[in-house]
Amino acid sequence: MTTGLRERKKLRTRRALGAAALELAVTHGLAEVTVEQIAEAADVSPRTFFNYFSSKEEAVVAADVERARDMGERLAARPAGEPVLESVRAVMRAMLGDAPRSREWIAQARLVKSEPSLVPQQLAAYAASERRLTAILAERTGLDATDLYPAVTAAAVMAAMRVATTRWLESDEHGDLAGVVDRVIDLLADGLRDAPAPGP
Amino acid sequence: MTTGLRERKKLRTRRALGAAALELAVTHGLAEVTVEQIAEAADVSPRTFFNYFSSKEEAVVAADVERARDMGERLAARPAGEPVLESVRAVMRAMLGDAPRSREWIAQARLVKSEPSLVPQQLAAYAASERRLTAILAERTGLDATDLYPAVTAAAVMAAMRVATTRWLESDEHGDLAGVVDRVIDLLADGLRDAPAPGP
DNA sequence: CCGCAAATATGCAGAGACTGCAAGATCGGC
DNA sequence: GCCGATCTTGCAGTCTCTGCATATTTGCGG
Repeated sequence: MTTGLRERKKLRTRRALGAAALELAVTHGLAEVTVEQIAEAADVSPRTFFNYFSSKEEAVVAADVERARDMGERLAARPAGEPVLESVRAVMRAMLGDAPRSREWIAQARLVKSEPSLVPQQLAAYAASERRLTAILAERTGLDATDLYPAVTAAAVMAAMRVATTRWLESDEHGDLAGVVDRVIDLLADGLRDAPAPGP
Repeated sequence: MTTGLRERKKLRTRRALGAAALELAVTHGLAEVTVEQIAEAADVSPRTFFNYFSSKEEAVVAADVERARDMGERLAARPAGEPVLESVRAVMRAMLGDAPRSREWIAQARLVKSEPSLVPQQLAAYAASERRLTAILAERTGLDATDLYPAVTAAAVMAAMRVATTRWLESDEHGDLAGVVDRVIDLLADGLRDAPAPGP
């Protein structure tokens, strides 16, 4: 089932637009970039841009949606018996290991941090990941899609990942992100039991 | 420290704009409502609208930000020794008890469900709640503001609340929301342990 | 190969969103 | 009552975003 030429071309266009939007925004600042410029950089008409994205902001965070898909596929590939939080741990470790992708991802995260108008779109992209994760967890556990367990788990996990990456960026990217991810997963697994003893 | 006339007036204007935006969007559909109409309904100039909100969408979900403040105050008022998740449980119960506010809140939630462009803004509003909650938890537990525990707890709790309300709305508002909230909190407290047995 | 039907891309026109700026109107304290 | 600070407003102008009609491309059966 090789996807037809049509679909591949569409995907390429979407990626080109997203990449162009991100790069232009990083170098010139989001406000200085117009849709026209993004379209030109991706070699399509401005009108076509809006066939793919409904705003500049959405295009800039398009890569997050792809990461969501990636994460979903990796999770689905984990052994069925593995505890959910451990699967997540393993998947995150693997994804963070992909250095080139990580670089682009960090650039985007920094941009979002400096451009408040991107925050809502970024969160919407995370929500897409969450829906995907919910579906996978429901299938994995054999629970009904309307059960609360898969939904709450997916939401909590995505929220924790978001916190991990945010904190890591805020701390000047000290230490390794994988370690932070480990710690937030531990917190979830411990049931958010009351405060650990204040540090030294 | 009675807040000055100036501040009170600003707050009234903000609320008037938010309420007008919500009501107009509910009755006519978001796309059919212009900023000019919202401004007129709130008795200010269109230009002034943009001094308060940066888009229609933001105005429509403005009430969420107020709810965030409310939730924050209620949480801060809980006894210091109470386990965090129990405080959240109690606060949610109390907030849901306020029927008139709940009505408006449900109307807004339904609108968001039917207008996808509101989702990002809604999530951003939740993020504001989350920041507030993080600060309160940090103070309560005496942990440093950069510690992961308050941030992860706040994020997980807000995510769970979001799931609870979404599911409740999707299930035709059967049963009581308070019960759903109880169940999602239980899931968090149990550390998202692997799947409960599939239902009957 | 050809030609048709569906899917995409593009151009165009227009309503509206949003912003910077400068001029008025109000508030709060002295 | 006066002054500085703050808010509101109008205006001009750019850019976003959409609907619609038209051209172009792709996938497929003949």
